[in-house]
Amino acid sequence: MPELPEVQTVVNSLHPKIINKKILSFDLLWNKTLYTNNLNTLKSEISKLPEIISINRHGKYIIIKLNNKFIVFHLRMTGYLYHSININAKSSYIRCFFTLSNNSYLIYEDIRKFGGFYYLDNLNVIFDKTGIDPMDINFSFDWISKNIKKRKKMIKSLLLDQRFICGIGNIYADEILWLSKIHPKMPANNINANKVNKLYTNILKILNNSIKYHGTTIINFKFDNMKTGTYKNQLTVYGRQNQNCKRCNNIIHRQKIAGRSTFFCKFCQKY
DNA sequence: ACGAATGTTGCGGG
DNA sequence: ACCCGCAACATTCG
Repeated sequence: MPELPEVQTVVNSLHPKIINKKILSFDLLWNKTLYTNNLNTLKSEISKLPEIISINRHGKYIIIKLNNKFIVFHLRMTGYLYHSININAKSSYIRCFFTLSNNSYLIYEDIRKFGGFYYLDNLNVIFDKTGIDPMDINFSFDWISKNIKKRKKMIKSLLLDQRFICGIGNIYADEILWLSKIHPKMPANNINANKVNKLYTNILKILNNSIKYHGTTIINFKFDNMKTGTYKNQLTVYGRQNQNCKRCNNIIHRQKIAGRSTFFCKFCQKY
């Protein structure tokens, strides 16, 4: 579910609500939600009432900076991070929550329990396992052009590889490849300069456009107070198997590629 | 009714 | 380097 546009949407919605707030306490309801094994440290440091200095995103990671620590959330498939002035007792999937100044809460829900957060001194472990973020100033046609040549794997798999570019997931990979007219199984180093240029442009175009629509909600993605993203209505290939290609009218195929459901047009996305 | 599939990541094995 | 299958877990789909 949450890929770069969805994570950016969550960050944008949280920023005005939690910035400069102090954390008063922390409650952990599902143990594995704390990825780092340092609950005691976290509890004792939070007793000193740290302030939330900033909230940002890197790839699909939400980075909340405290005075001298970082809380780094990853929503995985079904994570839902939001701010509220009360805890709804009917919410069955709350995995942890931070009580903030003003008696409000930063709440983390997660149906499938895959998501969670790291409590860190620095961001090394995060940056070690992520490549460049598409919104980074250094992400350019030159960067992708230079680096894509070194990679032989199929482009779909490369786009999903967070150590290469971070933030793209299964939905946007398919959307980007369709718009760029690139076959998902095309070896990355076989893509010609013209197509690489399209790929570069379309990564930014699609991700930025989706952010404008607050991301894609197919089933679970939510932000703020139960709000959903509406980019689903803009999807051109993802989920459209057996329907007509919006460009050439041929049938959209669905096939498992790189271990993931992949949607593409065999006619206008050629090898 | 029950196995398969779901938008993520990390690991182990070939 | 690359590819695959599986695991983490809950719910829905066919």
